[in-house]
Parts: sequence; C-alpha cells; structure tokens
Amino acid sequence: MGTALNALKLLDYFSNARPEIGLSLLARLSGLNKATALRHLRALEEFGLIEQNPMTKSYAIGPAALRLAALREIARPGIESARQKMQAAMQIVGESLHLSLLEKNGLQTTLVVETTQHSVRVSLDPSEMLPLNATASGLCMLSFGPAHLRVQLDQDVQVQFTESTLTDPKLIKEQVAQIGISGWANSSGSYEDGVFGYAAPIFGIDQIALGTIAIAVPESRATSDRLPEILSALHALSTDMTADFGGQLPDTFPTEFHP
Amino acid sequence: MGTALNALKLLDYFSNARPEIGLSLLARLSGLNKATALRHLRALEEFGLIEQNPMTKSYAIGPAALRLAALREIARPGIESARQKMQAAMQIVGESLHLSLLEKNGLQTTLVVETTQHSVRVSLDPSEMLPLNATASGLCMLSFGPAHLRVQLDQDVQVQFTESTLTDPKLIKEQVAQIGISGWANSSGSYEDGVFGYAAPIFGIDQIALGTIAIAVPESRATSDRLPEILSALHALSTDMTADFGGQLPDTFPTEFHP
DNA sequence: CGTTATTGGTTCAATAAATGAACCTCGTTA
DNA sequence: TAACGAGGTTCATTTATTGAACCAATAACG
Repeated sequence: MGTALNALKLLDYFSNARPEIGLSLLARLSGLNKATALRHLRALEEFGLIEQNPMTKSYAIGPAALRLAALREIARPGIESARQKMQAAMQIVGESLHLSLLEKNGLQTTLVVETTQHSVRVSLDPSEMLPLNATASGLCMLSFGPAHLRVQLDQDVQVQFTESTLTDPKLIKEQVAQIGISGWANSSGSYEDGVFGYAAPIFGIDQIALGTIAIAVPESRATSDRLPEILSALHALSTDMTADFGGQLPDTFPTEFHP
Repeated sequence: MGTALNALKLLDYFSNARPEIGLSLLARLSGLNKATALRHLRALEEFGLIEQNPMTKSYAIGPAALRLAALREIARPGIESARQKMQAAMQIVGESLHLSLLEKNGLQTTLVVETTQHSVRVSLDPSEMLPLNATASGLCMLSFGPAHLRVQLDQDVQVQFTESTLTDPKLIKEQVAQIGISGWANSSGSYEDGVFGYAAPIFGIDQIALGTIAIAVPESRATSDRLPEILSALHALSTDMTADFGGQLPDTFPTEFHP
C-alpha cells in the first residue's frame, strides 16, 4: 500500500557517504525490481526531487529539495535564524554544530554547520537518525522530550555502537535523570570513537523538547578547559532557539549550565 | 500513469501566499478526488514531506524538505556559499536578492534573501516559475541560456502581466541581443507593477547560463544614482557564483557592467 | 435555534496502474 | 573474446488506486 511512499523511500538511500547512486545499486539497496526503481526515479526526476547526472548516469537529490525547503521555512519559520545563530556560535566555539528535530520515526539531524577553523572536524550526515541511547542529543531528548520516548526505552533493544555505548535501560535512566537536573548532556565516543558531543534541548510551546542543539568535538580538542565556553554557547543557543521556535523553557530549567 | 508524481504534484499548490492548505481546498485546486488527495497526503506525511497541523487539520510542507535540501547541498554544493554571498551583498546594496535556476519546466526561484534594511521591500515567492519574457532574470536566461529557450520563444504565447510586459517575440529578441552585449538585464514593472529588477547570468561549465542572480528593487528606490552600486554587486555575484557552481564565464563576457 | 453548507475523513466495487521476470545493448574487466 | 554488470525496455499478470456516495462534526446563516 502506497506507491508514492515507496517511490519517496528511495530518497532515503542517499546520504553524505553516498550522495550519488546508480540504478542497479539503488534497486539492490531498496530490494525493488530494477524496472520499478527506474520508474520511481523517473517520477521523482520529473518533479525535480531526483536529478540524473547525464555523464555517469547516476542519480542524486534534485533541485526541488531546495524549493521545498524554502517553502517549509515559510510554513514553519525558525530554521533560517537557527542557521545564523549556529553559524555565529561556530565562529566563537570553533567546532561543528548540529540541530536535530524529533520527527515521526526518531531524532533527525536537520541542520549541520561545520567548523571552518580546523581541518580535523566532526562531519555529520544530515540524513542520519540519531540513536537515543548513544548520542548527547539522544540522551537530551530522552530527558526533556515526550514521555513516550522514555516508555519505549524498556521495550526497544538498545544498539551498542562502541565500547562506551550505554545499552542497559537502567543506566540510561540514571543518565537521563542527571541530565534533567543539569540541563545539558554529553557523550564521549559512545556513538563513534573519538567524537565527543555536548547537547541541550530546544523546547516547544508545551515545554517539552522538540529538538536538540549539539556541539561535536573531536577527542583531541575535547579538553576540560574548553568546557565552560562550550556550555555557555550551548545554553545561549538552547534558550534563543527555543524562543525562535515559539517554545517555552520549563520553569525548572537552569539559567546556566555547570560542568 | 505515475501515482507518485501525482502525489508530489500536490506539493506544488503550496506557496508563499498559501503555506497551509486544507484537504477540501487542495482537492479542488488539484482536481483530484478528496479520497485520492487524502491518500496522497498521508503518503507524503509518512515520509515527512507534508505535515498536518493537529489543530487546524491543515497541511503544510514537512521537515523532510530540510533534510533533502541538506542532502542536495552535498551532491551539488554551491547553494550554501551562494546564500552567504547573497546575504553579504544584501547588506551592502540593501535590497532583496534572488537566485533562480533553470529546471526542467522553466526558470525556478531557488533562493531568496530579503533585505532587512527597509520595510518596503520586494518579497518573492520561492515556489514561483519566472516568465522568461517579463522578468530581468528571464530575459537574462534567454540571452545566455541554452539555445532551445530562444527557439521556443517563437512557438509559445507570451503572457502579458502588466502594461509594460514585452510579448512580441521580435521586441524580446532585440532586448535579448542588447543583454548579450551588456551582460546584465533589467525590467521595469514588466512582471509586477512597481517592481524593478536587475539580473545577471550564472554560467555552467559549458559557458551556458544555468541560472541567474537578481536584485529586486521597489520603484520608490529605483533611482539612477543607485545603479552603479547595484551593477557592481551584480557583476561580482555573477562571476563569483559562476565559479562556485563550477562554471566558466564566456570569453566575451564583460569585465564590468555599465549602465 | 433549526437549517444549510462545508469541513475532514471513510467505504468498497470498479478499474486503471504498478509490478517483475526476461530480455536487450553497451562498456569493462579478465 | 567471453563473461559480467551497467542502464534501460517489454508486456502479461497482479495489485493497488480511484471516485461516487456517505458519515460526523463544525461553521455560517436567516
């Protein structure tokens, strides 16, 4: 049921690591028949969501994506000013930032601003779904997001990404409780080795987190003396962006973050 | 033929003026049966390209648009730096800018940067297709774009938008020839009364324009003393953005724009 | 107030559209 | 040159899409 949806799902196979995909590979990845995949691609191409490289014959996301994003910005403003705030914060902190929003299927990285100040940087994939148990953003979301996320915690099996990934629901809940008090979350290589993350919530009108803002730092620069700077930037972004999205901070939310 | 495409076409009814649409209206606009429209909307919603406002029950473009735009930026970089350049130019010139790219169906406004310096400003709709005969961008595209556009000029009927819209193919061709020499195009209320436009081409690797960059000025500020400033900004954007998009200026392209 | 339109959404038989195995052609590789 | 995998096509079979009528709920109206 849902031909249109099946066609759209092809778009999910494009990612940072694989921005262009050929017909055969895409058919294999999606499990669809080549003919079906091709017909879907043609439909998407006609709309502009897919573009075929005339030389390589490979397919990539098309220009219509940009138009729709602009339209989205009109319907639900916030991203544009978020981008600017993140860019400004990036200049000060000198690290990559990413904004993630809670969507139907999970926590989606929506906006990435990479640092221009270091060649060793954390590079995030905007097509990625963030695991709640293994990332600072995810833990933050568990702590400040809708209750059903915490309920599901006991049901779902938590994936182990690295040695330091938390998978025991009990340990995760302890972390989450701690984050509820401090207001910010951090992760030390629990998703990817060598990547430290610091995240803070962005609240909706109902004082429940609708997304997170996070700073990702490579291990080599994740020294404790940089923490105050990072936390101060994070707190400012958290409060400012909550306001931008028309949300409201809970009364119990700390007025500043402490290490 | 093409269910997926029909579903996607629903997205085309969203615009600056109508960012949220209810089921019945959308069915009427698209000519689809309500049941069909609903099924399509549900499919799009599941993918995240559509989002339903739980209060008003109206539909709007969803968050997946942003994710796809980010993916597009990876596959075909350029927009992000284009945005920054346009923002910088906006600060200097103090007027709204828009980038339009030639897509399958015509010239699409892809990126809009509105001026923050004046309350009277030109506000563009990113979902709009620009008519080639009535806008500075369109004329510019006719002049520097692929040859088939000029061929079609004789076949298609040119729409008259205002009193000063050019509709005679002969007159249009004269204009286009002139633009080919000067390098930039302008329009004086030929699309919308009271809006002056100035546009310059952005070239692809084949030295054929793949898009245009334009500055839109309300009539009240479109005085001749501001022209040098506008043209200088336009020329810089034209050459810089051609480079950003991996393109090449034709050898005959002027090194600066003259009134 | 009762009436009338209009909204979002559902149902189900009729039908039109999607599907997939096999096939074709062409460029690479062994 | 033979084998392979690439992109793409064909067409009988099957499956999902379609749309008129219908329902419940809300808004508009005399």
